[in-house]
Amino acid sequence: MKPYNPHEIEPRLQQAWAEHDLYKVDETSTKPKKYVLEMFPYPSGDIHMGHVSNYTYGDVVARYSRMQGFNVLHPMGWDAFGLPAENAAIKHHSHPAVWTYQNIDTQMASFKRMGFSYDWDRTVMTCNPDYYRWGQWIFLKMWERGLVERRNSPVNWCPDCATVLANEQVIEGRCWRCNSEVEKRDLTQWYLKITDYAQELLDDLDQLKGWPERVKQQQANWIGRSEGAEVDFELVPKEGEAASADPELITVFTTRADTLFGCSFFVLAPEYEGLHDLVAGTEYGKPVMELVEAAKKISALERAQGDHEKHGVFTGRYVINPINGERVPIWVADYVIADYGTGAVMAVPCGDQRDFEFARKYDLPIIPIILSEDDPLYPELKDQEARVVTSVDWPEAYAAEGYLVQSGPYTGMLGGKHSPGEEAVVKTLEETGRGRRSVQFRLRDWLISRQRYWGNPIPAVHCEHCGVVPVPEEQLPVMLPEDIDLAAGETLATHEAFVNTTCPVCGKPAKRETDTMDTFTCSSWYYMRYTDPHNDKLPFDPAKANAWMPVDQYIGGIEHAILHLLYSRFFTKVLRDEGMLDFDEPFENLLCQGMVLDSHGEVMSKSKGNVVSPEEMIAGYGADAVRAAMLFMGPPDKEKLWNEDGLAGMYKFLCRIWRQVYDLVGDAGEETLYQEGATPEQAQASLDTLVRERHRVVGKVVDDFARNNFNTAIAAIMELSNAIGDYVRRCSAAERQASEFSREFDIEVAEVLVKLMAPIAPHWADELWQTALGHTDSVHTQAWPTYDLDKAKADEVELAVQVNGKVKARITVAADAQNDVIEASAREAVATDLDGKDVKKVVVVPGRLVNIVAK
RNA sequence: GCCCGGGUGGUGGAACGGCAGACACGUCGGUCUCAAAAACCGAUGCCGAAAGGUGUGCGGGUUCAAAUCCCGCCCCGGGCACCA
Repeated sequence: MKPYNPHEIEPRLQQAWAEHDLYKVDETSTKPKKYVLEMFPYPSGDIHMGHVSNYTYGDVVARYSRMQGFNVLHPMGWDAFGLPAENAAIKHHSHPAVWTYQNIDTQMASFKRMGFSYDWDRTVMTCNPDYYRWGQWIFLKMWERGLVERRNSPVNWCPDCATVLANEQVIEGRCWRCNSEVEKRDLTQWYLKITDYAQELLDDLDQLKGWPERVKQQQANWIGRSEGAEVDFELVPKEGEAASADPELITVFTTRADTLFGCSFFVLAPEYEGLHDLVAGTEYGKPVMELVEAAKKISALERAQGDHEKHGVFTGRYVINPINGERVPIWVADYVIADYGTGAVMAVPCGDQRDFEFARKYDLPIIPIILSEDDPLYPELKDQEARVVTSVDWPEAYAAEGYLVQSGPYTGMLGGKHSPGEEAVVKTLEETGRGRRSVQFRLRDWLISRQRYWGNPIPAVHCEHCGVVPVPEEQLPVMLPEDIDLAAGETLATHEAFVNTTCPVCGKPAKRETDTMDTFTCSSWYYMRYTDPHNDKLPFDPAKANAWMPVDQYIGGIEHAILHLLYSRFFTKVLRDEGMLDFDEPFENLLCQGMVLDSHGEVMSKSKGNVVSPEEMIAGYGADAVRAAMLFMGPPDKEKLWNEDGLAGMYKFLCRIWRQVYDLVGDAGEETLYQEGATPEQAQASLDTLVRERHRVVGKVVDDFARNNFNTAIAAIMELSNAIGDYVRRCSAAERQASEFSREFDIEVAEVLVKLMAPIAPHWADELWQTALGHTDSVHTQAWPTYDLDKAKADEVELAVQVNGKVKARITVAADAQNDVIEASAREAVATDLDGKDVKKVVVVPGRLVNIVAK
């Protein structure tokens, strides 16, 4: 027997696999396709345990799929643009590319050392001009389609990263990358109109049967669809000004048009456009503008922390409530968000907690117009159409469904979101032309411009005469200049050779756009590039993308539940509308792996000094043990607490089954596990068990792999190993080769064991396949073992016998015994427990138990 | 506040409504050894000497039978959040 030495076999086999192009995609294959993909890494340094777990899951799926007869695409690449590279360049007075490519080399070596089965000929690095030119190309297509916009608005600015951020990149008022507090700034920026796809992005979540519910829920939350109505309020002219024939309107969005009778004031956001004109020249101008200034100072962080006091001032102006003609005062308050709905709200303090709090603070009337039946006011107001109670003093607003009162013709109707009352009011508004159905989304357009160097340049030119114009397709890529000294404070904007160009429309001197695109644009389509990575005419050949896509199994971290996964869905839909793709969704099945934490459940970080190094683990036990230990730790979507004891245990298991394989093939030499002393009956029983386990376990592993339950698959293989252990211990080699204990069977079991382990411990398995089992090819090109569940069945089964639900005895019966036979046997077994009792009912569950109900 | 997950031995975790704790780690005992390690065997939810009792966050319910289904709570994790 050759001893198990991972440090010798792993590098040797990795080299052999590479030499034989074992994992290279065969484009001519007629096998069904399977696209297995893990989210590509950011080259931030060497790999960490999170990478090990993520890419191990993917590798198991890929290897298993190959053995199952699929033509597997399993590529790897790097999301290589981004700020950390720039920071490193500044620190080391070098270029971001140097740091990036060094890290890519390191990570690639680690991935190879883990034995991951990638087709390395398809590697994509997003900072390579061959790749990013197509990102620019897609941007131009979006521009043509009207999905690119430049506009001025308040944006999130990270002072430390010195760039703007997308909404999705602000976590509780802080930068997703550096955790700095985000500021609001008014800037002109580039946007992708993802909101054009809001409805489809929401609707198509239903198609994603293979996605975790929580991810779909998070996306639905983020998109935030809300159904309601727009209502037009007429602006009352300033005091002393004449009424116009065509009065100005201020429109609000509301989901509760049914509460219009309870509107006792009206609120504008401090950033409301036209606010200045409303108060200009009046005594209210000064306090209003003071509030506007104060509101600017409230940081996003403070807003995110919730529970702030509301501030507001009266504008001196009024609007007319379109449902009852009442004059309503207009206030400005910092609790109204400028960029949701219309930036104006009708305030109904009796039904909305925010309006309620504001009304209390500023002593505005709280008109009861919707009540629950058990409200003490209800009997009095039940039939009141006209207003008899002008204000109430409740402890809180009544936001639930209830009955409308003091609401003119709607009195008595049921009110609430999507209620008959709401529908009736909206119908009236529509008929009178004062309102209409409307849907609002929480989702904002995607701000993609970044004021950074290490990213994909936005292909646009600013011309004095022609305005902002796209760079023509044939001039792509707009290359990032390589001669830049970031440490000396140079930026794209100061790089004259880059900035100065000519206008592609009029040919006169013009300036290049100097912002780059958010790195998330690069990662929004890389999975399509893998299907055709060397194409120099298009981002990808639609035929190839349509053949490979959608990704059958996508694997990555939950932190991308919104960001990357939402953006990728958006890009896919745009490219479909562009005619390049014939599917709606890029990722058929999604596995979100849980974080790998230290043994105390803490996040691993350099500052805590608790980082576990994959390299050290491999150096200690080999890549196969690391892979298997990670898989065995628990379900992939749960958090994993890494502990080295589990790794040591897995190494022992690999050693044990290594010996078992040699024992089964009869080449164990002195190291045979046989122990004398078993009776012929025991030997026979262990053989019978092994025959059944061989089939049962293969079936179980197939089921478990189908559900990504790698931990229970390994547990099942351990059970097979336990059965092998009993067998080789009790039956001597001579016995096993005698007629009934056939050598063929021993070899079959050994081969089954090796194949089951092949996706999990690929080096271990391939070495045994070739050395112990004497094959000349690789186990990774073999077919997955077959199984027959009929052969997994025992002749006899043990059943539990319960009396009134409690186990009192056990009986052994023939597997195919009839229920009456089982019942008789069961009654006999618990005769003493039934003594003096009346049997009311007997439930026989074949193969499991018998429950006798007796009194 | 709203929306998702999740609470099972000392630990990681298993359980189509059908014997709770598979499979491991750990611990204890044994074999081997001068000894130790390794390897192998056995025990191991809790209480109890045993018989037996008890047990899946808490309280109810449905069922012959509930970790699993239903109702009401508690706790932990995540997402959204002044979104009208």
